Amino acid sequence: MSDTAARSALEAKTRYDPSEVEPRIAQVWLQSGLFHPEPTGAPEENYSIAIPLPNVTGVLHMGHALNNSVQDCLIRYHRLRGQRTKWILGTDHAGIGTQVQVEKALIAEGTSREQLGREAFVERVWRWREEYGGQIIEQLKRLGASLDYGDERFTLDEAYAQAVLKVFVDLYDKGYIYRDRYMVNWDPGMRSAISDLEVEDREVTDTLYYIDYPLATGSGAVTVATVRPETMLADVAIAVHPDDDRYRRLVGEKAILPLVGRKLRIIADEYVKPDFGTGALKITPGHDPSDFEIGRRHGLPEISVIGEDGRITTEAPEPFVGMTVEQARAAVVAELRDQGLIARAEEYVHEVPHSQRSGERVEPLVSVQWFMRMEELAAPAIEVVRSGQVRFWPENYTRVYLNWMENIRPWCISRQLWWGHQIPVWYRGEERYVAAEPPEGEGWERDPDVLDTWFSSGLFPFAALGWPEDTPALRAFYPTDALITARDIIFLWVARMIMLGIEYRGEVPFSDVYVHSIIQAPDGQRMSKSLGTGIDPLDLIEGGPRPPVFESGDEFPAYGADAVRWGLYVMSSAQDVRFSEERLAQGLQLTNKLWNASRLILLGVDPHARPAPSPATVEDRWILSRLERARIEIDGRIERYDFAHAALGLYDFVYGELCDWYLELVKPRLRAGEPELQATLLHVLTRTLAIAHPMIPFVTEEIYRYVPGADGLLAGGLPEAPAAQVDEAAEASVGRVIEAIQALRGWRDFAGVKAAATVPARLAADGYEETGEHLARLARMAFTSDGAEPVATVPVPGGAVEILPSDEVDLEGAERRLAARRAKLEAEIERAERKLGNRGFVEKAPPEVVAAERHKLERLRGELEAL
RNA sequence: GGGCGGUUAGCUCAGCUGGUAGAGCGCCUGCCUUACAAGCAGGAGGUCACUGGUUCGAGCCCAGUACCGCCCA
Repeated sequence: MSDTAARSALEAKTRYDPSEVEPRIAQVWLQSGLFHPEPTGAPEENYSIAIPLPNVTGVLHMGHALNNSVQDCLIRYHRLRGQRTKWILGTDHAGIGTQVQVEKALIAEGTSREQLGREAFVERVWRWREEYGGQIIEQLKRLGASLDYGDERFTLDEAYAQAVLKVFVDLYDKGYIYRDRYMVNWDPGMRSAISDLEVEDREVTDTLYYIDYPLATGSGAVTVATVRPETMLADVAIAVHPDDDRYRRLVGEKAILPLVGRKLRIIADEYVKPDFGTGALKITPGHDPSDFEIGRRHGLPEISVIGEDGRITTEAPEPFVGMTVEQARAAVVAELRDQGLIARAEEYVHEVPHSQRSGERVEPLVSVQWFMRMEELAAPAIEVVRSGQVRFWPENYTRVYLNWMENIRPWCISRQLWWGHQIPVWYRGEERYVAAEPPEGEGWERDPDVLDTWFSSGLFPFAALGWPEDTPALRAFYPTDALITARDIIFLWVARMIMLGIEYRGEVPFSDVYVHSIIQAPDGQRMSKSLGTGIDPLDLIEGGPRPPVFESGDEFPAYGADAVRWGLYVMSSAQDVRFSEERLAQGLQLTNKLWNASRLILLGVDPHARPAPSPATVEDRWILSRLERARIEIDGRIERYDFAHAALGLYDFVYGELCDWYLELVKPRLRAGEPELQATLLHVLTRTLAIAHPMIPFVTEEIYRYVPGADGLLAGGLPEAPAAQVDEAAEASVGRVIEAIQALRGWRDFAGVKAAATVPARLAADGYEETGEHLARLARMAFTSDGAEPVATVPVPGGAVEILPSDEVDLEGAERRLAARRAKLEAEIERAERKLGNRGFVEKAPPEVVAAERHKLERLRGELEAL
């Protein structure tokens, strides 16, 4: 843009407005091609991340916002350093979630999945995906996420599907995948099996019934306790603890199952807890996971009286057949009551497994499913973490991962859904055919089930790059560098990617796993849409309704993506953290501050000036030194996945060094038009922008447009600059004057000096040769060598400032301050003296510490003296 | 039952290998000082959950207690 246009734009905007800037900058980035790297170079020199696949039907929530802000920070950080970066984009078909949404829509239309039939239904879901599948990706663009949008995968794409089927067939051939009749978590709402990881326990109040089972001998009864009396219809045994004296004589006897009449063996098993209920446990291998295990140990039959439709099967006595579980429970209890077999009933609160998907109570059922044996795949995946080839950040997740992997169990991979990768197995009578392509010949029926979604997403880091083809992208970007996630999918996804990556690529899919915080609602609970405590990140970025969990106001202001990102980084320090709107406000203030500091600089320099470090004064050397320290600090934080401190470090530098001090120190020189200063200022500005850019990309990119001579985009990196170095002498000198200014300002306040007034004073301190003018100007002191008697003395590093008589000073107020200061000094001196008088301290503490203490004591005494 | 994390200012959170406690917001005082009033300057405010221990010295290390949260079985 032209110089004059730039000037007037800068002059006009005294307030940074993200909603005007961000969409415009986003467009510029997307059109630049910067996010779409050529697939060349080696993975070691390139930097890549595979996005945790968002669900195709999903919309952005706070977890996504943090997760993707972190990834974008890393990607931009490495891109700015000149690395070829690829952030691999994909969406997940999300079997259950998507199917549920479409089914809901169908029901609203008065039809259903069943009425449509499988083929039409699947077609319908594809149409749904066309319509809504891109929403989350558009939101990611708004967040500034620099994903490779030109190369997007969908886990049901033809090529991807081929990779999935290939892996299935291969694992089947290796004997890892098998079909078995086994107990699974049945979700009656979805009418599908779900994996252990999709089950969550919820507290439920049930009734614990004590039921008498008469002994076969005809005399006496065994009383069992159960919260699920309806499952007694499938009882096959009674178990007691082998050491339980109350029942020892009964082991081997038989009892009669009421309502059914079946004879039940009384067996002994260590699993039984003697102190729960009556110590006698009814065994129902068909409907309880523990009983299932016990049943297999003792070779008991597995009777199923509850079907996959949640109704009582014909295995049960006639009167109950066809009832729902609830009906059957009532009927069984009523019947037992009639027969006088309910000994008692009591309220019982316990944890019951529920489906995370449908929210319904999980029905443990024995059914035929596909399973995957995990031990062989887990072994190398454990080894790579033990050896440090894959590192978890923070590292305590290493133990969580290892503990789960070492106790890994078979994975139920089949789902009774229509939306997903249909299992590539065909049946004809007793024959079975397993291959990626259908068999020749007549009469084959394909297995109707689909694969668990995580089976396909587990391949993402390499399947997304074109595997099983040997593509350039695969050669350039696999393995990826880091995987960013919250802890809830370490098992579901991270572990499986590691296992499958090793199995199919012979290499770990990433070397670092960063596990970030979970952002909670302001009330400390998990954010929940249904409770109205969920926050839509877009409402924060662009302004929108403020949920009721916030006590004040009904609308969020438009914080902008930068502020949201910065706030989220700061919030991400602990493993769980409450959402804090104040941090977003702080982020917005930071962007505004940076904008205005830039205005000061950009409007103050000549259009022909160019960035270059050319320090002419001690404060120039100071800011270059502080800038270098900030760079080292912030870069290091990002590389150690410590985004909270990277963000705070940036804030501290911008406020505490650049704006509060450096810009104030150089303002007179800026007005004087000094060329070295202009070059240095532009240098400091552009380097600050580069340091900040990975965290707050929009405002930094926007400001960069106004930098004289700036070419291209900041997101693409800056030209090389001369090596910077830390300057201890300059830091000491400017540090001194800062301390002195603060001391004088504090004194002024107590002495009631008007803010605008200049106070006559004498500088009686060493070390201000280069900074005396700054001290005078910023503390509003007029230094003279006048011999008048001072009315007050303000200690500063290296001596004191003696305040000379004037009308500005309220001596009483000043004296109060002096007294307070004296008291404090005396207390501190006493403390230091006590410490140094302690033999133990002097003898045992490290000499530096003792010396420092002596030094301090001297300084304090000197200061007291000065007063 | 096993494991992990937390308890620091009114609120939300920092505090590196032990050396006299910090930020943002809120509060008080003063300033529209030609970058920024979404700003600037100054200030008040803390038995660091509790008990005991180690140490010259503990917010930090050790043991235990209480409460809160999460994960696994």
